[in-house]
Amino acid sequence: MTVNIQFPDGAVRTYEQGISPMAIAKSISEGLAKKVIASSINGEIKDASTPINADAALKLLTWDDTDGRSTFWHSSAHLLAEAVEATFPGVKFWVGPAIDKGFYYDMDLGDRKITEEDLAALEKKMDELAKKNSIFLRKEISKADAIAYFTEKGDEYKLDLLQNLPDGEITFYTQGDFTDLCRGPHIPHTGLIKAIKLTTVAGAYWKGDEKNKQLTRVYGVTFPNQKELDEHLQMLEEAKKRDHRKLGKELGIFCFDDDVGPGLPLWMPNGTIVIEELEKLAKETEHAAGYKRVVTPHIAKESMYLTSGHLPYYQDSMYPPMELEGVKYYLKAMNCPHHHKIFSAENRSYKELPLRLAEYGTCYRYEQSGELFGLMRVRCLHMNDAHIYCAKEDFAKEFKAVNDMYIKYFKIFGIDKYVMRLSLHDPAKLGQKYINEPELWLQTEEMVRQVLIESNIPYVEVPDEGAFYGPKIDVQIWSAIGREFTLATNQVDFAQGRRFNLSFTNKENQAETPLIIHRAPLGTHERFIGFLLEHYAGKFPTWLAPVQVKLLPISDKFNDYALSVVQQLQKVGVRAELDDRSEKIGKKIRDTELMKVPYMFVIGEKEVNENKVSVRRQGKGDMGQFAVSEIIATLTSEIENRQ
RNA sequence: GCCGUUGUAGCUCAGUGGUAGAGCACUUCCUUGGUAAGGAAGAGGUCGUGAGUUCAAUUCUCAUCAACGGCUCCA
Repeated sequence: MTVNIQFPDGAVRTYEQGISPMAIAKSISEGLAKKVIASSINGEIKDASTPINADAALKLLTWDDTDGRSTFWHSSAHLLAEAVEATFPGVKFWVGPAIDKGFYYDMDLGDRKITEEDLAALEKKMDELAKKNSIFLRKEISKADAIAYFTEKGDEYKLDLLQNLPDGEITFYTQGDFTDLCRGPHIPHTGLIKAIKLTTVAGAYWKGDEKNKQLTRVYGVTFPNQKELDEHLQMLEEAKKRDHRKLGKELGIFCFDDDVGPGLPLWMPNGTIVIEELEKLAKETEHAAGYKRVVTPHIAKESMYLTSGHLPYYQDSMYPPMELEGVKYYLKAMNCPHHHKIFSAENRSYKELPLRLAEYGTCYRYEQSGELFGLMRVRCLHMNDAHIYCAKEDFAKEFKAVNDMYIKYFKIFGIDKYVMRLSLHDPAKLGQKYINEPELWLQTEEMVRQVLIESNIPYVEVPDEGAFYGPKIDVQIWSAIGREFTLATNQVDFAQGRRFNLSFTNKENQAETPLIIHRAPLGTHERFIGFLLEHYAGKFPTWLAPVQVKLLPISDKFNDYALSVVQQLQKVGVRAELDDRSEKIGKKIRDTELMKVPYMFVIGEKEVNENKVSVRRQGKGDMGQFAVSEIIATLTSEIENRQ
């Protein structure tokens, strides 16, 4: 009996029935066989030793395939578990999956702790075990036998896993002295794991529920050779250099102070310039799109948040109330209720709609202490907020216009690595996490989906991520160190209009409740600037740069001329500064380069005599001499075009 | 909030049971130099905070605050 095997390039070859992908690899070349980690058989990832009994499409997976890597890392997690069990007998294991970059294993060590020193010892042990070239042995086992095995071992976590597995589909994998409940697949043998780094030890709640016991999680990453590990570590170092917390300090953008409080950033002069440029952009854009600006107080009475329905959902993340004369006031954690009150302050006609109220609103959210993260997660935030009140028939158009605004902004900033996430409700949580309006949920979710499809925007749908008042589109981005954040959000709200008794008079002279769109394309200043710092690696484009031009006289003799150029620049609104220190030009250039100032004008005798400046661009070097009027024209046009 | 790690000058970091150092930054002086670090001198810290052990604590112990790595949560 033979089987026909089709390869990814379309070629078909015939083999003996029962042949394994590894044997096929060997038939092609020994070199290939050495690199094979696993296989994809008809799209399913399987061990390279899996016998193939029928015609199939086969892909041999190596380190270069994403699936190959995750198999490699999953096997590495087993190797880690083997080392841990050898070091800490009696340890119980939960799960050990591959992740984006590496793997982890969750375990219960009882009263023992794993320290940083232990990690080094475990690395060594793993290395030792890997060198034994232990085969990953797959074994099908009955549920009863599996339960018996882990009952004897006393591992209640694996027994918990077993509960939900159907009999007949249960497999064990054994390498060396370690056996684990696992569906696989795995790499052929441990010897492929040549470079090991255990990165960190952390706590993680069992099943991700904070009410459960906290297990010990060890993170690690492995590679088929030392060189790739070194490169990986190098890359992590590079990522740290563009961490917005580091850049923010170096460039004088923001700081924190213990007396002010955690999560309460102080914006320094350079950061404030970036804030003001962003606000200018937002105001221009929103004005052109028919938005009206409003200003609202930072606090409000408890009654408003009861009306809005925020309090029961949100209380934990609001600062506790201030009580005066028997009335409780809360710092606002969102701007919507205030804006709704502006809507309802006057009788509204359909002729006024859509009404778009915009504000860079200051909000306070009492985020849990462990969640604070530089500018990305703070307790005082400035939101590029607006609420659009519209009739149902205008909704799609308005929602699309908002989306288009997002795209326009992202183009200005050159943001292209993001994912649009359509966040939906979970029917099981209606009435708890979500307003109990099943019909409206489905309707509005479909409207939003249609907008995305019609705009041809790639997106992913995620259930159970919606706001309590409606579905939303979140723009997801990743920080330099790989953490995921929502940069911007565009939300539908079919609940608050009714709660606030908002209404407008429609064409039929009847009161109608508007739909509300909550949108924040530039998110918050905090997160957006945190993101931009990393996105640009601190090298802001000229229009955003806190200092746009630095004048660098070669000697004190030219300070007067340089100052006159500074004044000319300032006159046309260019942010220019003079470096009049008695330092050599090399030193001045170095310092200015490090501050990532986009333009440097070097001024010496030649320039003074000819009314010129020598232009140097940050990171690019000397651009030659330009007449002052000429370079000013170039600069102002660049700034005007937000380049 | 939970688990773990860390906390010494503005920044980056050494160091010690007998009250502290380096480099950069800062101030002054010398230098006036053409595209990524010129030289010298000076100033700057109750070693995160509070308690305990000790003849003596920055160092050991405990508590607390903050930051960092995760978990949970979220714009």
